[in-house]
Order: sequence, then C-alpha cells, then structure tokens
Amino acid sequence: MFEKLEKQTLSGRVYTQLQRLITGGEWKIGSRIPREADLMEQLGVSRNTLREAIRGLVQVGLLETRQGDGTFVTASSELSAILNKRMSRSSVIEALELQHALDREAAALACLRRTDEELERMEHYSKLCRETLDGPDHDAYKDADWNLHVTIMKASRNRLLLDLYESLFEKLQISILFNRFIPGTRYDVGHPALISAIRDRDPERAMQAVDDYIMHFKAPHLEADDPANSPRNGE
Amino acid sequence: MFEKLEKQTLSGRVYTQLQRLITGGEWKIGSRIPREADLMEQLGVSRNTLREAIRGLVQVGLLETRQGDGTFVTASSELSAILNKRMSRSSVIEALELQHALDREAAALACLRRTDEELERMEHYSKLCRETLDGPDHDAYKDADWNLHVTIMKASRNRLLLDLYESLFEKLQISILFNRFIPGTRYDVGHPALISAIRDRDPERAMQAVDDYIMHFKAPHLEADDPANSPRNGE
DNA sequence: AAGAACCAATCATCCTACCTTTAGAAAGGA
DNA sequence: TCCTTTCTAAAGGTAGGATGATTGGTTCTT
Repeated sequence: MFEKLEKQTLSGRVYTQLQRLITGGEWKIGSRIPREADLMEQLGVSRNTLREAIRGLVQVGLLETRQGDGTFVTASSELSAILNKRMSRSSVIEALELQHALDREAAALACLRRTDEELERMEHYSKLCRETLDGPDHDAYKDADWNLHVTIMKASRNRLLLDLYESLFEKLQISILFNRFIPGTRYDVGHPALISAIRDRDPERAMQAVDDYIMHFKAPHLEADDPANSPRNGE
Repeated sequence: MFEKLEKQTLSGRVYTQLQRLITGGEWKIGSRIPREADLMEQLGVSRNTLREAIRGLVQVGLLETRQGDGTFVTASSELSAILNKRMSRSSVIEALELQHALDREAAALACLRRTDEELERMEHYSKLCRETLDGPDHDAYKDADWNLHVTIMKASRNRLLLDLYESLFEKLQISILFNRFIPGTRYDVGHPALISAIRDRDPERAMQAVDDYIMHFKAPHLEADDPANSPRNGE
C-alpha cells in the first residue's frame, strides 16, 4: 500500500553518505576530509550527529582522526579495513595460506568461466612479470604480479573472492618483496604453467600450478614460523 | 626510557572496553545493554563520548539501537559482523565457493597438523552426522555437520581461516538445510572419505573428498544461478 | 641559519536542553 | 471480561555552546 518510509537515524544516513564518498573514490585514500565545521554546514546537521557518523567510520577503519590536524581517509572498503585490523594479528604464514585457498579456487573457477579477453590480459601481465623480474624497478614487478592475480580473481566471476583477495593486499605485498630477493629461484615460475592451464580450461593443472608457486612463497617463512611448531596460536 | 603514554581518544577507549564485553561474552547476543545514563556513570564519561563509542559499535555491526527501546547486541565479532553485511549482497553460490576454498585448504593443512585427539573429535562428529541424517531433528544434523567442519578448521592451526569460516555460518546453514531435503543422495557421503584421508595424513585425497561433497552441495544451486550464465555480477 | 616562542586551525570532551519513538500502564467502552 | 484507545515514563536522537589539547606553520630572536 504505502512504501515504507526512511527508518534510519540521521547520523546513520550521514555515515552512509560519507562512506559513499570514500568507496566511490571522491575522497582518495590518504587525503584529508573537510573540517567538521564545513561538513556540518554542507550536510546541514549538528556537530554531534556529524561526529557520531565520523566516529563510526573511524572505528570501522575507513577514517583516522588526528587531533589538531584533521581527519584522513585510510581505507576504501569496510571489509578491507576490518580485515586489515584482523590481519595485523595474523602471521604472514596465515595470510599466505588464505591466499593459497583463494588462489586455488579462483584458478579453478577461472578455467570454467574466463573469457578470451581475460586470458589475453593474464598473458599480458605475465609477460610484464617476466620482463620486470630482474629489472631495477621493484614496484613494477609487484604491480604486474598483483594485476595478474586480480585478473584471475575477476575471471572467476566471484566478487566475494575478489573482495577478500584485495583485502589481503598489504600483507601479501610483504611476502612478495620478501621472496624476491632470495637468490637461486625464479618466482614467476608458476605463472606460465597456471596460465597455460587456464587457457586449456584444465582446473586440475591450474590448481597444481598454484600449489607450486605458493610453496615457493611459503618456504622461507616456514622454518621459524610454522604454526605447527609453535603453539602460540590462541587469542 | 619512558613508557609511551596512552594515545587513544577517550571514546576510542570506551569503544574497546565495550567491545571486550561483547566479544568476551559478558554481553550476550540479543540482550539489551544498560541504558546510556548508567553507562555514563559506570564509565565516568559524558554522554557524547559514550554515544560516539556506541555509534562506532553500531556501524561495525556489533550493536543495534532502537529509539525509545534500548541498545541491543547483534553480533560478537567485528569480522563476522562486517562479513555478514558483505555476505547479504552475495549469492549462495559465491558463499559456497568460498567455503570450498577454505575447506580445501583447511583439510590439506589438517592432514599435516592434526593431533590424534582432534582426529577422534572428527570421528565423533562424523558418527553423529550419520546417526542424525535420517532422523527428525534437523538441528542435530546441522550442528553435528558444522562442528565437524569447525574441528577440521581448528586442526589446520590457522585462526584466520577459522574466523572467516565462522563468519560464513549463517549463509551456509541455508545451503545445508536446502540440500538435506533433496532425495536420492546421502550428503554425508564426503565425510568418511575426508576423515580417512586426514587420518592417513594424505592432503591429495583430503582435497578430493572436499571437492566431492562441495560439488553435491553446489549442484542444486547451479542450474539457475551460475554466475557464468548470468552476467549480472557488477557493483 | 637555528632555535624558541607564538598563533591559528582542528579535533576532543563535556554540558545542558529539547525532540521523537517506543513499550507498557491506565482508562474507557463494548 | 476483553478489546481498544489514550496517556506516560523511559530511552535514544539531535542540537548548539563552551573549553581544553594537540598539531603544524609562522614569526621573532639570537
């Protein structure tokens, strides 16, 4: 009969609006948001209402306030922010094992669902990896590697996997850099095998390829840090 | 030389205290927390400060306020609360694929890291599943099945996997129930094979067992709901 | 040029006041 | 007695002001 009318608190609506600005990219990560007085005026709400909304975004991890300085954007999605919080209590090993799980699933799904266009993009980034592996520009390799993985995630057609994966970003970057300087191994070794499997739509081989390169990443961390060896895994 | 002095805002500290009460279980899910006036007094802070903390917990998803009624506990961990928010926008298929990824990894790790005591618990729950599968008590089967999976997760010695898994609970329960009423298949089929593999510490067989039973769960959802068939996967 | 003192911007906290919603009690009518 | 309506107290929602604390930059002194 009637459409149900808005049933959210004012500060809740302000929260949503600000959140949209952040996730939508209007407010870039690292930038300072307008001061309280300006936002009060632009939004037409009182100081308390605005502050409650901002406090919510701070606790979720999207904003960070520094007294005497301003309020700054620190993350772009709630999931990624909370997962970051959670991740700070996790070991690199745990993150790697999660990556392993996600990579395997995505690789298998990508075999079934990938488009030719996506396959081309994978090959492009793989080529970039090869080219930058021994070069001086560490970031270039890192980016190419990351883009390759994300492309595979997207080809799996599962936003949930992709969102989780992107939230792992920071923790995994550490590992990528960490491993890059270990001599005697080429860490793009898994890429060609993986992409070839995805090209042939062969999930078994794809997962095997993932196993292989995750093993390489994991090995250096394992000696001193295997949870099986240190029962300090409590809360 | 000097211990670094507290560097958190007051409302931030209040947030942490309240959060501990929730995650610690002092404040049960569904219960109403003391009213603002009482908390102000007990914590020794002003209403604004308290409200900012509460607002934070509301946005994270741990609390829910109802004007004129009170404030109630709705979840017990930040990750699970946010993941629930996120999950409500996901299909059952996406959740199942994430479960697949987590189950596989946990099964493989459990092969390496399980204790004999954990193996016994798995066998216990598996037995419970068999006994309750055809019985009238749906919840008993659901619980046994869930406990079995969680035991495997714990045996993997990776808190991160376990936390994510527990956050999937609600969405996956739907699927478990959904599948239980499809005739002609016994859905505990995968359990014996999985546990046998974990007993023998054989990751390959364990993962194969996971593949098998997830396939069963997934099949009924697939016909109408394969993301590969419907390109409505955007945001 | 280096250091100290100052100042303006900004968030943090607290306070009081009033409004809106809700649940439940009280009153009234059938 | 039972149902409906009305009233009321309690709880959270919103508002605006006053003051304190921190930070970054500027200006002044040496």
